[in-house]
Amino acid sequence: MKDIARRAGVSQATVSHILRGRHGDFRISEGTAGRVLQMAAQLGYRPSALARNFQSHRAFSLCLAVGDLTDSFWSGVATGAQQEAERHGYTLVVSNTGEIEEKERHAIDLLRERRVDGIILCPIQQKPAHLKELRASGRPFVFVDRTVDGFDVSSVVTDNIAGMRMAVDHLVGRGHRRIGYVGGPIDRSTFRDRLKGYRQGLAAHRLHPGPYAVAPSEPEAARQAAMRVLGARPSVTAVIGANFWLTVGTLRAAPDDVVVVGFDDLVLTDLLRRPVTTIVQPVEALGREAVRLLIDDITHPGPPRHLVLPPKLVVRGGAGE
Amino acid sequence: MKDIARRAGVSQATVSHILRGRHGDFRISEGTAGRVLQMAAQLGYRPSALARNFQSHRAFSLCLAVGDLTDSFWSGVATGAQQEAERHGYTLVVSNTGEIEEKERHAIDLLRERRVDGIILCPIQQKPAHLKELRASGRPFVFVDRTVDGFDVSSVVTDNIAGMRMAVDHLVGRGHRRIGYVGGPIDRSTFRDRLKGYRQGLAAHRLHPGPYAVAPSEPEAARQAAMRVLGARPSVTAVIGANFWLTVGTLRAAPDDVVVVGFDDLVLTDLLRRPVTTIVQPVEALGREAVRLLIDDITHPGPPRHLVLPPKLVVRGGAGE
DNA sequence: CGGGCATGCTAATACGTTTTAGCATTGACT
DNA sequence: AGTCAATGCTAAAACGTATTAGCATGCCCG
Repeated sequence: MKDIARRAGVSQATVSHILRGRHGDFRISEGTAGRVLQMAAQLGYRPSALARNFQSHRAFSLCLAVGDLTDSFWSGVATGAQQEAERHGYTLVVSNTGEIEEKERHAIDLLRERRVDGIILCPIQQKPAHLKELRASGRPFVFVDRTVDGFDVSSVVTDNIAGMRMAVDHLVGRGHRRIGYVGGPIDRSTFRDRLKGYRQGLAAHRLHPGPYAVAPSEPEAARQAAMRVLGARPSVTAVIGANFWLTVGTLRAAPDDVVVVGFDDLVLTDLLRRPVTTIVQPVEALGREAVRLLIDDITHPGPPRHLVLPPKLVVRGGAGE
Repeated sequence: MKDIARRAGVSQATVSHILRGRHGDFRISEGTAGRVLQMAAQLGYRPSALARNFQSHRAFSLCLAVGDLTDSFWSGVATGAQQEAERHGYTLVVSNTGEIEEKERHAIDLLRERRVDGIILCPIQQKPAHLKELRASGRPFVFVDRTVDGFDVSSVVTDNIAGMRMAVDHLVGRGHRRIGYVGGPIDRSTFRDRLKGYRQGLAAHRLHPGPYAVAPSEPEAARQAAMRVLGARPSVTAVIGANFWLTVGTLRAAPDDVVVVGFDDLVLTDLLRRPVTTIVQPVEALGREAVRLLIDDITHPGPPRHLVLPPKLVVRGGAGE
């Protein structure tokens, strides 16, 4: 920038003004502006983002801290988030929490060191001590997918209750009366809501809840839980899995004559031994909206906002007889 | 830092030295060091990464620019890369190129603006004009998964030739003599090498190449290509798909009595209508090693290095009769 | 002809670190 | 007493940008 200034015969401040495109606000003649711009182009000038970040106290980057990027749910969220971040001139840093509190902390440290301007966090429940700290520090963050009780922070989640009701409605509409449920630990808001949706759905049809088992989100435990559900009498004609891995476990356990409906989409469904109807979450939109909320909070701090996005029922046959 | 200095009654330079842990190099008494450290803790001092980056001309972050994070191959690479980056105190920025040159350019701009210290790039072949520019700019980058002809840049790739030979060996060992191949466009080094491996494998067994078709890495085109291969006379008893989507297309086209072997792993193989043996790439290692190479190049510039990692054959039955 | 005002620009500072060169003090030794 | 080295620290510059306040100049108007 100094070079440009010297060669264009103006001050460095002027160059800055022109390059920032503010020669409207500041009184700078077209001639000078043109000269400077041309000089800049000629010298192949690239502004130093490092200096700019430093001076503006902003890193222009956001962190997405989620459990497992390998999971198609999170890679979808990441993709949406990345696109939206890029649209706004931000960079997206990914961080794997692996659902481990200590690593979540590490991600948060990024924010506190100012290496990122804000965090999109998929909170690991349990003890939100460091979340309190984080909020106290006044740095922006939003929740995605899950929320934390008693923590009024902006969030973007799927409408889990509605989604699960759709699943139940679908099955009931196909004649099922006895519907089992393989759920996840209810210390996660998602699983709480899905269970609620399941119950509400059944109640709306004046049906009793079917057998219900809980397992951590992991296929083998899920399979065992599904076995318990399937072993219950009177026996079920359909089982719902409350998330991807729970559905996988259920599929592994369920005989062909039991219909399985899953929360979270499966891939390559046409190659599966049987079709599986699923509730699919708007994964990329979750990422996109989380970024929007976060950037909004960074640039115009305000009260927390909560977005609830609708999922979709994708019928793949297999729920009918 | 000024605060600490004032309150501890020392200069700000001293504080810096102590905080950087260099009171070994510089002659600073234990007493002062302790006092400063304690002050820092007490004031909850957090160094500003922004200032540090600025001053050191480094962003301590790397960019991973790949085609599609949603693809399990790339999300695996990203996970490995993220972990390794974190281990070294770097942050990983993701960028989706979507296999579009213009977006690749955008990722490269990140580097040139110094928002990242280096790029891990999965190059989109065609015209490497901007790659030349990039190399000319002297900024570090490495290739992952693919290489570009005549471009001697550090790279980490899977041993595609060996992988494909393993696939052929496996099939031949199971008695197959007529093996078809659904490959990808050979303007990608990966597909070139895999085709080479396929041919070498057959030649090693004194077999003639079977029918061969090329399709872009996309399931419908792949299915059609597979149909052509399957329609050839004399007919094949096995077909190899040269990557994930090509395998998926092949699976969709192939009747049950034709064995399909895939390059790239499939998920949930136990739920598929039939077992599929695959060549699985060391995805996380690709990411990890790429990061290592890149950081190494950043900190100790040297001649390009090329890593070739071995894939694994995962037999899932289904290749036998 | 002087006061006021618009125009076009500049000087200087700040941002928070790291780093280089060097200063003051003390004690040991000749 | 004077020299030398070691010890423990500090002053100051540098990194590249954004910003704030203000300075010249010329013109209009009364």
